[in-house]
Formats: sequence, structure tokens, C-alpha cells
Amino acid sequence: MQRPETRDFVRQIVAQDVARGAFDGRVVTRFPPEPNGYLHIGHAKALHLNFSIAREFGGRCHLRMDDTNPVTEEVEFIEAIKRDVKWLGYDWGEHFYHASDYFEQMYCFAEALITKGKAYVCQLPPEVWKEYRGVPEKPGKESPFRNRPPAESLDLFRRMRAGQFPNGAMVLRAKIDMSSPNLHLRDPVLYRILHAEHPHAGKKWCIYPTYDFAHCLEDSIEGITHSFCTLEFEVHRPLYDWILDQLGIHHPKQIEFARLNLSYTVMSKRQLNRLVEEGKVKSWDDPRLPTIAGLRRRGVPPEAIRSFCDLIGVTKVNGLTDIALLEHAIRDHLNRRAPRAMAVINPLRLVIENYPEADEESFQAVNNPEDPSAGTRPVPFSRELFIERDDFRIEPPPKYHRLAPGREVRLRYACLVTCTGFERDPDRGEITTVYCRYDPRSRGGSAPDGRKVKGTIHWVSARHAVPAVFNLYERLFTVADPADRAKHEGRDITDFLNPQSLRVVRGVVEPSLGAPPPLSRWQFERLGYFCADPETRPGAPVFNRTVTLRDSWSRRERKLSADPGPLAAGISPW
RNA sequence: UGCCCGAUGGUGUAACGGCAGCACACGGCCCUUUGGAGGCCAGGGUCCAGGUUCGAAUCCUGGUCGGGCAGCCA
Repeated sequence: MQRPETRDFVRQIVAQDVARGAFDGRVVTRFPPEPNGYLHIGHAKALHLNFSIAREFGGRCHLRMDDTNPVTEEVEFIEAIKRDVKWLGYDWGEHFYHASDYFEQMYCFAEALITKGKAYVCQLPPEVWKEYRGVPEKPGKESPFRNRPPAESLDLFRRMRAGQFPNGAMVLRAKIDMSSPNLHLRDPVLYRILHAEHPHAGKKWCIYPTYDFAHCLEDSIEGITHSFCTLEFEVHRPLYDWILDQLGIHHPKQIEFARLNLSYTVMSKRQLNRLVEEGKVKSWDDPRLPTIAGLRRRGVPPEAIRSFCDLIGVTKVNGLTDIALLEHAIRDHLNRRAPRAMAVINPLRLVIENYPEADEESFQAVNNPEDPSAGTRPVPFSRELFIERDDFRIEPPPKYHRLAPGREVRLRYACLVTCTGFERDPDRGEITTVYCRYDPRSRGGSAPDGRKVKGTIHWVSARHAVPAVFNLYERLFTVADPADRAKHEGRDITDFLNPQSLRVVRGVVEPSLGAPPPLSRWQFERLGYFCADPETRPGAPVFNRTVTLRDSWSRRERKLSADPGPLAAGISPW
């Protein structure tokens, strides 16, 4: 027997269904966001699951606005959601729907249920209904309206629709089992009165179906075969099944999977909303947020989000995914695709003493070593350059391969230089200029005699430099699980905000980057991946740092400073 | 304390009664005109206790721990 193909449990179920000819072998899925907020990377997981499975099994995936609650939903979100889904690379084709377009059908199904004696209009006030429902440990109490004749319920329900009653006066409830250990089966509400204008349906309705009643019907009407949702809906499944069974209509299979939790961020709509409302971040597309809009502005490619979704898999285990995995997916894609350029985010002036003041020349730089077809570009060079402040030390620590008095390094693509001295500000002690002499025979950066030059640093010609603003982003929170910590320690998520999550610095970029297209993605050599902010302007570019490069030197330095080692500790066994 | 779901290296996952594998992270080495990328190596895991079986991560029982459910939200 052949070793079974590795598939997640969802795909296994779908494959089995297809194999045994369930749903005529068809696969139809759907992504049903409620248009009351922006999509985030957790939604991307659901999106990816639905669209990928549809594609893999030759089916289709619908995009559906689950707009059954007019008081929280807005048209603004509908367009934002469509834009984000499209940007992520998913195509719903013709299949864009609104749950509200099915309101008339849902209403008819509700009447059918009433007629069959499976639903009734209940006039218990909300507080009393809550009491009657009871608690999980004990059976609930039946509503006095439970056994009212179907004809009476039907009349009342029609008058509800006609607008004869105020909000909350009565509801339509399913007649199931008030003693069920599953609260959702204790005669759940199917319709409520809401005198509110609907963003899509307008003023047509004043009664609206609840999620439980609407969702299974939406799925059924659209011919969905597999309805994926998150774990918290597991206890709703018996109700989903009950409604469809009573009505005897097409019955999709609901399958629950674990939602995504990402370390060092928060994912709930409520928490994200707070961060925006309270100004902890600037907007819904703030690059520190895990929203799709935020990730896009941060410079995260959609391909990286999709491959991340493949990496995390699908299970029923509620865990916490390390954001390092997302960062890996981002670097992996950008390393192959992002053109390289040179930028200096913390400039230090470097003067090449033996390079004539009046001269300048340009060197050919490789655009992408991972992709020869990306070609090369000329980079201007002159006597005065900017280098990274981190790339010079007066007293270099062990294994430091960069510039220091007397040390030789390679200026990337240009030449070899040896440090001859430096100058400091007499008052502040800050280093202002580093002096070097270059080896004229090392044009392009190769050592003429084959001598080993271990360090290579990046640079920008001062005369040609374009000033640029860099938004350096770090993790939004200082703890891996801010939401859990807040919940269990009675604290607030804002207690864990990283004050360093955004640092704005001014530096320079090489002239080829003077007017980058908004949202274009680059690797600044030795620094990281950056994305031109939408607000970048020609001659005044603004870049958002997507993610740093992996940096084994800074890791080493951090380790050394954190752990002084046995010698520094001064401990000797004898 | 009712019901439902879950538990495999630090993290995310695979193995569907037959050699516990992969990825990320972490550590070491090689290579390098990005301390990037790439290559190589190493460490580290089946929640616990019983049972069934020639054989259990997998099946059964009990426990422990974690999550969900008491909106006219979704």
C-alpha cells in the first residue's frame, strides 16, 4: 500500500467526500466576512484555506458579505475587504454575494418553520429570556409562548416584518429543546426586530435574521459543500444542522479549524480597533498592525502571506504561531525578488584622502545576486561618502570585520579603503568624520593581489545622496502573548506595547532611489527589506522597514553583552 | 462543579496499529564583494496512569492540563 499523502484534516475530509461522491463530487467553499472591520492575517488563513481547497479540488470559492447586522456594518468595509482579498491574490470570479440579498428567501424559510410548528414568536423581554434559558449545568424553562398556535406566530411574525412593533418587543425562536446541555439548542433566536437602515439592503427590512439562522441558509442557497469556520462555532453546528434538516434543503458540511494566533501582536477586531481609536498606532493600515492593509504598507508581499499560510497548516489546536515564521516567509520571498540598493540609515562622513576632489566615477552594482536577469546599475562614487555609523569603531571588538583605525575594508562594488584616522566633535565627543586612503588598483572591489579583505560595507556618495526618511518598525508588543497576559493577569494589552515599535530616522539613499514608486519593495544591502511608503514623494523618499536581514553579527554582539562569560564574571574554581 | 473540542522537540506541524519525520527558532562549522543568500553538522519531543496488542503517538478507560459555550454579535 502506498504511504498516504500528507494532508491536513480538512483536506482529508474533503478528499473523502469527493472520493465517495458526496455532493456529486463537487467542492464549493466560501469566505464570509462581516463587513464591520478590516481584514487581518487571521482572515488570510481562512481565505487561503477556502480558496486553495476550491482550487485543488477543481471547485470554486465564493466571497460573501455576511451582512446580517446593520447596526455594525458599513459599505466602506465592503470595498476594503474586496481590495484586500484581491491583493492577496484570490479570485472569486462571478461569485460575489451579500447575505442580505437572501433576506426574502430566509424570511420564507422562517415562515415554513413556523408553519411546521418548529418556530414561534416569543414576547419574553430579553432579561426574562436570559433567565429562562438557564445555565449550562441546569435545564432551562420553556417560554409561555412556546406552544402558541402556528397561525398566531405567523400573524405576529408578519406584523414584525411590517414594522408594527418596536425593537426588542418580540423575537422569532426555534422550538428545539430547553433542557439541552448545549445552550444554542435552547430555543435560539432566529429573527430580531431592528429598526435600522441596512448598508446594502437599505430600508427594506426592520427584522433581521441572526447568525445562526442566516449562515446555514446562505451556505445552502449558494450550494456550498464545505463550510469552514473557526473553533468557537463548533457548539453551533448542531443548530446549523437542525435548521437545514427541518427545512430539508441542501446541507453543506461545517468543519471547524483553529484560528490563527501570532506572537507579539493581537488579532481580535476589538483590540485592533482600540489601538487605532486610542492612537497607539496611526491608522488601520499602520505597518505595525497585522491587518492586511498594514502588512501591505509594511512591504509584506502577498506571496509571502500565502506561503506563510501553507507553512502553518490547519488543525484544531489553539496555539500561538511564532511571528518568526512569518518573517521567514517574507525574507524567503523578498530575497529572491527584491532589487538591491544602497542606503545609509545612520550616516557617518567618510573622506578618501587620495581621491581627487573634482573627480567622480560610477561603479556597476548587481541588482539581485539571486536573479541575474535583474541586471546591474551604475552607482556614482566620489571623494566623500556616507557610511553606516555602526561600520566604524575606534576600538573594534574581537571578530569585528569593519572599519577601525588602520583596518582595511571593501566598499561594496567600489574599492578597498584603509582607515587613516578620524575626527570627533570636541564638545560632544561624537565621531564626525573618518579618513581613508583607497587602493587605486582595487577598482570594483577586488583585491589586486588576492589579499583577503573580510569586511564589506555599503556606502552612498555624499555629493549624489538623496536624503530619505526611514520608518524602522519593530514588534508592536514586548511579550509574545499580550492578549493572554492581559486576560490572566488582569492587565491591559497597552501595558505591553513596545515603545520602540516605531523609530523614525533620517539618512540617505543612492540616487537611483530618489523617486521610488509607492509600495515598491527593496533590499537595502546589509540592512533589510524596505518598502516605499504611499506618502513617499520624488526627491523626498520615505521607506518603511519590512523586516531586517538576518544578522549573525548583531546576534553575537547581543549575546556577548548579555552574557559576560566566565572570565568577565571573575569566577575561578581555584 | 454541565456540555463540546484539543494535547507530538522552544514554536508550528507530519506519521491514520509497524524505524517519531519536516519547517521555523536556537547552537556550531564551511563558504561569501551583503556578517545576506547558500551548504554541512548537532541538540531537543509523543501530558500522566492503566488496559488491548507480537507491536501504541495512533485503539480503549480514567485522570491532568488548555481552549470554547450562558448576545436579540459574528
